[in-house]
Amino acid sequence: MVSKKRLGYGFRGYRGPVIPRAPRSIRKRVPHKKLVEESQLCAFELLAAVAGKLLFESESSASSNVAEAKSQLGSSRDRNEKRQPRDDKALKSERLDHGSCAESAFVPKVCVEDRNLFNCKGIPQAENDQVVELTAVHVSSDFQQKLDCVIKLGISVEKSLDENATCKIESSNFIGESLNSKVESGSEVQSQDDKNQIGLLSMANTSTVNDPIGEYVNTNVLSDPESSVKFPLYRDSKPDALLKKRYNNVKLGTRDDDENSFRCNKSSTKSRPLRPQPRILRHRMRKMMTSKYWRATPKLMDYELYSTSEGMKTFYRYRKSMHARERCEQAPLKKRKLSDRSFSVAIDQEQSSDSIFNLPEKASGASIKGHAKAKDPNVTFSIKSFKVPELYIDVPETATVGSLKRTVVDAVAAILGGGIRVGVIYQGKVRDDQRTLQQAGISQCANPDNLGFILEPTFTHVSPSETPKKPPMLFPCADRPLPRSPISPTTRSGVSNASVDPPLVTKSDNVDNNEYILSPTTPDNKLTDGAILDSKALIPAPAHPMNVEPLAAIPANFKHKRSEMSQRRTRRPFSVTEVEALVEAVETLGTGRWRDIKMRAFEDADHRTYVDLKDKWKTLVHTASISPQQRRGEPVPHELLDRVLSAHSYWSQHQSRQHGKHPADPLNVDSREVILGA
DNA sequence: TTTAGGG
DNA sequence: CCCTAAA
Repeated sequence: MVSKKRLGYGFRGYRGPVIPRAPRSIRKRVPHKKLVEESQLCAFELLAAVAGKLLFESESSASSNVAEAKSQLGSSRDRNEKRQPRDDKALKSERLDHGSCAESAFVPKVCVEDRNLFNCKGIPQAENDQVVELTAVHVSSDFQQKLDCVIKLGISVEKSLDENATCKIESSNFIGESLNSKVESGSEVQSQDDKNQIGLLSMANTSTVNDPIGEYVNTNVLSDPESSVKFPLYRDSKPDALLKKRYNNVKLGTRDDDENSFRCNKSSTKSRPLRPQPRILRHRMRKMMTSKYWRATPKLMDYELYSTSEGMKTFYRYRKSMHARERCEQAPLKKRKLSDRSFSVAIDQEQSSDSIFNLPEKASGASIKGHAKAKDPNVTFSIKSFKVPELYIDVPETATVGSLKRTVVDAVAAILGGGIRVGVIYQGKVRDDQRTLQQAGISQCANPDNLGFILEPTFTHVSPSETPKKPPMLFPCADRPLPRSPISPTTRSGVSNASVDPPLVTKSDNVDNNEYILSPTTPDNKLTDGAILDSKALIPAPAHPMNVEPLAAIPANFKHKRSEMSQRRTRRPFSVTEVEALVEAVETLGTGRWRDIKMRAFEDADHRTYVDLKDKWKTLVHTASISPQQRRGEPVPHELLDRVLSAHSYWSQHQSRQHGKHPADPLNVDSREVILGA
C-alpha cells in the first residue's frame, strides 16, 4: 500500500521523521527539543482534566467555567506535582536490571482454583474493590467539542481512588497497584469543590460507592445499551516494576507511593494530540468499516472480537461524533486494569529459606515467599495482580449502567474467550522458559519487584477481508482429552449471556514462549470449534500456531544445527511478550542501542541477538505501518504497534545517542496515550 | 563487536 | 534471518 517510509512516521500525529535517512553522523545531530514540549504536555493534561470537569458539571447541571477549573487544577497541580528536577543522568535507565533473572512461564494453577477470576462474574458485584472508572471528558466551551465518554475499565483492588481522585491519565495494568500516571488534580481540589470532580466515575458496584469516590459517581452518564468495546491491548503493558523504575530513572515523578504518584511528563508526542488527525481517523474508519459489528452475545468470545469491537467503537464514534473525535481519543482515555483477587502459585523450587519476599503491594504484582515449611522447597508466588490488557469501553452517555456492566462483562469474556496466555517478565526481561526459577533468579531475588505476570489475550485481530485462514489462535492439541484437568467445569455464569468457563491452561510449545495459554472453554467458541470446549486440562499448545514451523518442532538439535555451516537459524517468532519487552526497551533506550536493549530486556534470551532485536524492531515498524490486512503471522496487539510507531517517531527525532552523549529522554509512556483512541 | 541497512 | 560494510 503505502510506503512504510511515508506512512510510518508521521503517523498518528507524530511529526514525520524529522531526520531523513542520512549519514549517521548527521542524523545523530538532532538536538533535543523535549523540554520545550513538556509544558505543552502538561497543558494537555490540564485540558483533559478541565474537559472532564466540564462534562461532569454539565451532567449535574452545575455550572462553572473552564477558567476556574483550570486555575484550580493548575494550582493543585503545582502543589501536588512536584517533579523532580530533570537530570539527564537519571535518564539512564540502566539500573533497570542489575540482576539477571530468567523468566519462565508457568501455569498458574491458581487460575484454576480461583476461577471466579475468569468467570463472567469476574466482575462480581461483591468485589467492592473493583471499580469502573469513567472518565467523561467534555470539552465544550473552549473547544466546542464534545468528547465521548470513555470508560476506563479498571477493577482494582486498591483504594487508590481516594487519592488520585481525578482525571487519571494513565493507569497501569497491574491490578493490585495503580501505577497510573494520572493528572492528579489533587484531592484538595476536590474537596474544594465537589463539582470539580474531573469526570471520574466510579461505579463498580454500588457497594463500592461508599468511599470518597462514591460521591463522584454519576449514574446519569451511562444509559444505553449501545456501546462498543475496544481492546487496545497492552497499552500499559509496562510491568509495574519497569514502569516504576523507568520513571525513577527518568525522574518523571516521584514514585514513593504508587498510589500517590503522578506523572505529568508526557512525551513530546503529547503535544500533538490537540490537533485533529484526519488521516488517522479515516484510516480507522476504514478499518472499522470492514470489521464486523460486535454484539454482546454468548459468542462474543470469538476471536474476531478484537477487531469487531474496535470496529464497532470506531463506527460508533464515527456516527456519533466524528467531529471532536480525534481530540477525544487523546484525552485521558484512561482505563484500568482488570483486577482479580490474588492467589498464589506454588512452584517447585529448591529453596528452603524462610525468607519471605513480600512485594509491596504497590510495587509488584506478586510476592515471592520462600517456603520454609515442609521439605518441599518451594517458592510461593503470591500474585496479587496481573497485568492485563487494557480494556476500553466506549459507551454513549445515554447508556445505562446495566448496559455498561454488560458491556464490560462481555468484553472481559471476550478476552478470556480468546484464550489467555501468561507472560512473565522479571526485571523487564523475557527469558527462556526453560530456565528454572532458580536460574532465573526469581526465587532468590529479594526484591521481586520486577516480577510481573501478564495476561495476554490471544484473540487476534481477524481481518474481515482476510481469507479465513487459520484461526487466530488455535489449540493444536485441543482435540485431545485433557486428562489432568484440575478445573472442573463451571457453570456459565455470564452476565448477558456472555460467559466463560473455567479457563483452560495450555502450555505453549512456542520455542521461546514464555507464556501459557489460558483458554477458557467457550461453548460458542467457533474458533476452537468445540474441540477443547469441554476439556479442561493443561495441554501444550503452540502459542503461535501460525508460526510453528517444522524447525521449531525439533528444538532438541536446535543448537547443534547451528554448528553446521551456517545453517539458517530456526525461526523463532517473537511472542507478544517479547515484543512488548522490546518495545519497552526501545521506548526507553531508543533505537540504535540494540546492544543495550538486548541486555536490558533479553539478556537471558540467548537466542535473541541484538541484531535480531534490531531486525524485529524494523519489522515491527513496518508492520505498524501497513494495514492490518497485510500483516501476517502472529498479530501484534495494535496497542503495541502504536507504541512502536510512537517510539520510532520519537527516537527519530531524539537521537538516542548523541555522539557519546547521554541519551535523550526516554520516550514517555504517556505519549502513547495520545494515540490511544486514534 | 556493534550498528545500520540491504538482501 | 542473513550478510556486511562501517564505525
